[in-house]
Amino acid sequence: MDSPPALKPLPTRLETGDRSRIESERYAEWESRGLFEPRGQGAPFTIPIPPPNVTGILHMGHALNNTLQDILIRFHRMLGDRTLWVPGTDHAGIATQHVVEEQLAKSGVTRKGLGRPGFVQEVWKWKEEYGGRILGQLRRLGASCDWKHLRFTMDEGLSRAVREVFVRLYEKGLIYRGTYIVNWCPHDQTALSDDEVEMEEAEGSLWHIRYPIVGEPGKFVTVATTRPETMLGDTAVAVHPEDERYARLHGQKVLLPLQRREIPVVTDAAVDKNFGTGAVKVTPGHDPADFEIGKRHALPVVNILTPEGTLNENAGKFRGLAVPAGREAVVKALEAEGLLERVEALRHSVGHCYRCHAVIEPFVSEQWFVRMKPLKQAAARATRDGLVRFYPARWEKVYLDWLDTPRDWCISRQIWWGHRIPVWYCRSCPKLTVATADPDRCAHCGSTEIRQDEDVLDTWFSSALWPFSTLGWPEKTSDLETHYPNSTLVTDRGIIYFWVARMVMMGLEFMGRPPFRDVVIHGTILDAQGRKMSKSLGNGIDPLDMIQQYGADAVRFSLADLCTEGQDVKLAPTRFEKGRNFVTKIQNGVRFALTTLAGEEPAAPGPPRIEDRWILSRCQAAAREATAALEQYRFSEAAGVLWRLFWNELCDVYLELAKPRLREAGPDRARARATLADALSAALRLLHPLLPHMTEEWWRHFRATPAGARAEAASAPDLIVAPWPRYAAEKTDAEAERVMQRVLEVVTAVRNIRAKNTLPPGKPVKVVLSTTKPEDALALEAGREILKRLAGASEVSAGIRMTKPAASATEVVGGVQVFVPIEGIIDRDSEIARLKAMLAEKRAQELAMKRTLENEDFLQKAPPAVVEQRRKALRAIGEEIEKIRKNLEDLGARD
RNA sequence: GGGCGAUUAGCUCAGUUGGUUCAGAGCGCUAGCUCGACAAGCUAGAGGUCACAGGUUCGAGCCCUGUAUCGCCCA
Repeated sequence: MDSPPALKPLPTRLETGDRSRIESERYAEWESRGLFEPRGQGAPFTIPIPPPNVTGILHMGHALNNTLQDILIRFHRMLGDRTLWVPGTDHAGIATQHVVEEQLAKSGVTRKGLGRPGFVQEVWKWKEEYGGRILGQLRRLGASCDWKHLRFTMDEGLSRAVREVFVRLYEKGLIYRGTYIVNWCPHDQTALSDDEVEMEEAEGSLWHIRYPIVGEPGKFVTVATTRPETMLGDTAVAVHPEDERYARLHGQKVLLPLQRREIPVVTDAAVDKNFGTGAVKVTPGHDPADFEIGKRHALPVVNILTPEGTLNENAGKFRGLAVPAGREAVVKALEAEGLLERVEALRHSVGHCYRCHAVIEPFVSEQWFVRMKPLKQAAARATRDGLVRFYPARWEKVYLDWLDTPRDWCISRQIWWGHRIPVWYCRSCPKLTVATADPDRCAHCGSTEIRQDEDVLDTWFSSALWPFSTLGWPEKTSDLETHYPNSTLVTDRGIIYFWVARMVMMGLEFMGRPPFRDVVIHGTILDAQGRKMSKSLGNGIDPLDMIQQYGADAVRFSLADLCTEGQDVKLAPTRFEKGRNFVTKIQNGVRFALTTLAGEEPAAPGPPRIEDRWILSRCQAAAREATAALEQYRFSEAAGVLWRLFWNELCDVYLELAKPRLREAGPDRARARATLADALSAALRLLHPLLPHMTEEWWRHFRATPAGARAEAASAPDLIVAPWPRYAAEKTDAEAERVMQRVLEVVTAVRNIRAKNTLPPGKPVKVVLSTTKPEDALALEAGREILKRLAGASEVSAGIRMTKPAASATEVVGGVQVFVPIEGIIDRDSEIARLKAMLAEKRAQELAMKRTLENEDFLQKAPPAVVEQRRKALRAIGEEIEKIRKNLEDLGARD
């Protein structure tokens, strides 16, 4: 026996202490014994973790995301696949820089005061000290990542991959530098990509401003704007070329108020005649649409903002004001000059930084871009060809819509923490040196007077390479050989553009194949009211608190159970009770089973009873259904299947039936023990991906018993790598299932009679079962002991057309009459009421069926099988009605 | 403005190819259970014209059209 000598006894309830001890012991042992590492020669199954920010702490979104990944990994590990779950963290440029700056600020140190090398060193120090927190938290969840493969986006290897990709894309002409209008975050003082701007509706105003027409004193053209301060940078007024109202203005000039600058009136088809007055101010320096108009008309670009978001020298007397103050001052000044025509309220979208939530200012600057069109096209093609599949499929459209937009990707960030752009400028010649290794001289003129670009790359640039950079690319490693393409990506719908699409583009470009086959999109965790969880709302639920309170396995089970296909998950702490209750239930079921499996069994097993055949057949069905559910990423369904197997079938029925059989040694007890052991073996293995810690613990106790050790698969010392129960069609027992179903229906009927007539559960009753169908009679005969046990019957007689005992409570179940003689205590009135209600219901059903069967169209057009089925059903219900009616009569009532 | 999703029991949600063996689960509720695994439990039960209006069909919770309400994404 290779189990540890002293297994601690399993308590009734799992208190916090028991749970955390078991969880940490089991996890530590798996990890120390290398069981998370890829093993065997099976088909590779690989998951790239969505790398959490290195500054991150585990939130509910992570808990859900990683629970699902771990379920898949454990499932495939048990299937015998060569599984690899690559863990890691993301350097999260802007976010991390912030965190460290704030930290330094506490001791009065500033980023600029430290200087770039000093600051970057501080960030590394911070990362080494605190950057692993979330990894420890993933362990508490039970995540079975291969920690030997732990990666960080700024690791040497991954940084090499970033440079390699940059250089190759540059050489291919897919990366370029240019002066364009970009999204500028004045708080973070960096450019952002379009995707990093969150548009939010806000109540604003539409200011109507009069621009005097040059040479026509007293005449104006009125423009409307939501951002009046930008007028300081206007270089034209534009009207639609076919807008008759302004035809006479073509070629004219207007005087820009406050700035006293003459600017032309241009015509451009991009102008919306219906917006505002139909004439618009053109600010190429601070509006993306105006920037395009400006290019078409060769208009000058006037920048009126500093990188900090205050008005600069081009704003004249408004210089030094922040945008909101500048706006106020400009409006006041216009009003003073009588040039503010009117102000109307307007609801409009305002862009905010997705990191710091500051209002984004469009800003012209020199930035690096990725030319997206060819990359996007390739990604879209691969997806349309079915090489990348979304679960649920509807997310594919969302993703393709993004791939079908041609916008380029601004990848340069004006921060210090990140992969520095591998471009060097030369003081002696205008050419650029773009290289994977730091050069010491210009590649073109040989000058040593070169300096590297100051900017770093967008963090998502390195994340896009994650599925292959983590496997060693650009080296040709065996990891890469085996595990690329990855199998499945599991992520939230929120980062389909940021991350999923970009990984596909980069994977295709550099590996020639998409980075993964399946993309599983799960919902977002919301609070009980359906709002996103956020720090500012304070409505977050801390997964670590929940793990502490309910246990990691309970949290995992509950999350999986709530995770229905792609729907968002409304979460309250009480939702974890379901998982906790389930774990407790299993704990107690296992505890009971263990007492019965202990001790040597002298006898050889006798023949299986119907319930033995039944429970093993149910295990087969559960294996089939759970496997199918997990293969199709239907986590909630898998959780439901296993819940029903363990709770409703194994505990409620099988264990109850096994109790009396287990009391006395002999062949029947041996059979019950063997069956229980096999069923438990299957159930524990099926449950392992959902409840890894506890099932592993139970498994140890289980296989330490003599009967457990003889069970299927019990030779596997570690459940984590035990074989997954495979569905075998020949092991299903349709007859046992049919018989048991009928018997259990009768059980419920008898219990119902008990409840309705307030018969105490301990009081034995006689049960007479009468049927017209021989197969039912046989089934009920076979189920006699079951009825005794589960319905508390002292005596069961079953047969064809049995005589009804006097003063019986009655039930009709399918074709079976259930009689429970309860002379003297029968509650006649309630019996009559119950039967009448049932009769009414059955008659309504009968009527509906009759109508259907009288319908000529139905008879002609419905498939014959359906017609026949309906006829049989009608006959059956007619018989039931007749029986109920008779029973009513026997009670002296008329219907 | 465009797209997607949701609307089923008091609450949170399932319902895969349209057929009275699907109208279901958990929680909550009602009644009864301290029968040696389990009160975080056991047994039984009540509770829903499947948002609304049309349509297709022999037949619609499921398919089509429209409406309403809510949510998300994009512009």
